[in-house]
Amino acid sequence: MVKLEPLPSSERLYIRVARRIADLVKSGDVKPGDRLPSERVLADMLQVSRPSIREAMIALEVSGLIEVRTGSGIFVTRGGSSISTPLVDSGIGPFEILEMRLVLEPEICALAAERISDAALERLSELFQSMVELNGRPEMEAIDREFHTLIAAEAENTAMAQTVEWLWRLRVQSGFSRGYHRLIVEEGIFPTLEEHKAILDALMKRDPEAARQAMTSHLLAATESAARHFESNPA
Amino acid sequence: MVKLEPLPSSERLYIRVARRIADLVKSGDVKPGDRLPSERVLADMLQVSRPSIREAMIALEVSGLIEVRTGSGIFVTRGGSSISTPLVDSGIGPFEILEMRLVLEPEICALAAERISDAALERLSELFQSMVELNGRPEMEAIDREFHTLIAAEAENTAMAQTVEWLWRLRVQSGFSRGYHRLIVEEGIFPTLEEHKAILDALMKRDPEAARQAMTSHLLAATESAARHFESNPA
DNA sequence: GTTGGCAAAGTGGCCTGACCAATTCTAATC
DNA sequence: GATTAGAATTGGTCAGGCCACTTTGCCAAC
Repeated sequence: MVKLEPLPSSERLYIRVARRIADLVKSGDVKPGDRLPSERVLADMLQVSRPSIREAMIALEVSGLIEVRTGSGIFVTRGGSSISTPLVDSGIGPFEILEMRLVLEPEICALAAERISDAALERLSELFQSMVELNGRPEMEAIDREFHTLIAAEAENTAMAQTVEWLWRLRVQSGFSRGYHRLIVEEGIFPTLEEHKAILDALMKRDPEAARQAMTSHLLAATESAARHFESNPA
Repeated sequence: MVKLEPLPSSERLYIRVARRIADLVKSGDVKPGDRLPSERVLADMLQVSRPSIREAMIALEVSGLIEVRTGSGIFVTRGGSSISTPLVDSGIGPFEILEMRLVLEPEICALAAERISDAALERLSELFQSMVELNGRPEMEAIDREFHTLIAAEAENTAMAQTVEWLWRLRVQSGFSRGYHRLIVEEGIFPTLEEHKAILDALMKRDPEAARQAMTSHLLAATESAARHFESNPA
């Protein structure tokens, strides 16, 4: 029994189209933020029908590579493809996310301490300042997110960076965010600020061990805080 | 600046359809392996056109929730939705994958040591036996994969389990696998076997510390081995 | 000249209806 | 009962059309 592979020829059309478009992006012919030709033009160029183009675009959209703006056009996402934003509920809860972050982020932080750029350190300082000024208002979560994802990016490991971003998307989706602001109010802003300050300091000193330690403390505190929160606010 | 949210004005139709279908699966009305109604029937039921159904199906397919078989029907994937298989090349390389695994899997293994079921231990033993018998043939990579993903599943953290599966998909996709068999031949099968045996033993003793240690050793060895490989076979 | 509004052009969103190709089912045939 | 040829079903793709939203640019009013 020989088991031949089925000729690489025709995969489904939308996949071939999607790959062609993805290649355009990867090769740099179109850059993040650019607008792609209209669906009608693409259909004409690739000699396929518009529905096929649309299907390919939806596949790329779900993959996070492009963004479709009604009436305006199709644009290449800034930040490139990542782990796809869940179209369906992942069923992953806040504590699973925290447990995983507790494993991953301290190491990421340690790596980042060795690899981080001066520009990134600058940006982290700005973010920290914003945290101080916002002092617990809802916008703080976005700042928090950028703080952590930036550190992940500076670890110079794409797999890790994408995973951290994925975890934040899951968090937003999992309804954890709904209680975030309230949590901050209940617990007070200062512990959180101090924890972030410790992380920032360790990174500035480019001290991996201290960075790992600071991140661990931060996430442990977050876990405890979340535990208290969910105790008194059962989902 | 008040920042009003855009009115829950209807999302794009294919997304609403996809969500409805996804709910069917999540609620258990249709189970993994089941066939969905045909596109024409779905269109009729949901009162939308067939193209819209198709777009939704493509979104769900990319998300890994369903599988489309031409001429046969649309089936719910076994194993539920996971991090989707990248339609576009992620650009994540073998060493990034290994670096991340080195962070993640030892902890997963330690958690698994405390949480693993007897059935899973049984299965791991079988897998190890298969490894011994296959003795370096190409099929071994699939066994290796199941070995690691099963352990991840037993850590009882969905986020971690999905990430480990994602990393394996990336590995296959990144062309690392192409050199795998050759690597085994070059390095010999025995080191790999011994490493897996150590992991298995630690899990059976339900000893978290030993499990962590064994997994770390295994992945360090894999990293070194890969380094030698890529040295002599520049990509 | 600047500003304001309005219309036309361009774009994606969605639909109808049709034909093709692969698969599966059915029933006639041996 | 097993085989097989044809019919029915299913996804794959196309063509063309209409609608709603955005953008653009012209033109009038200031």
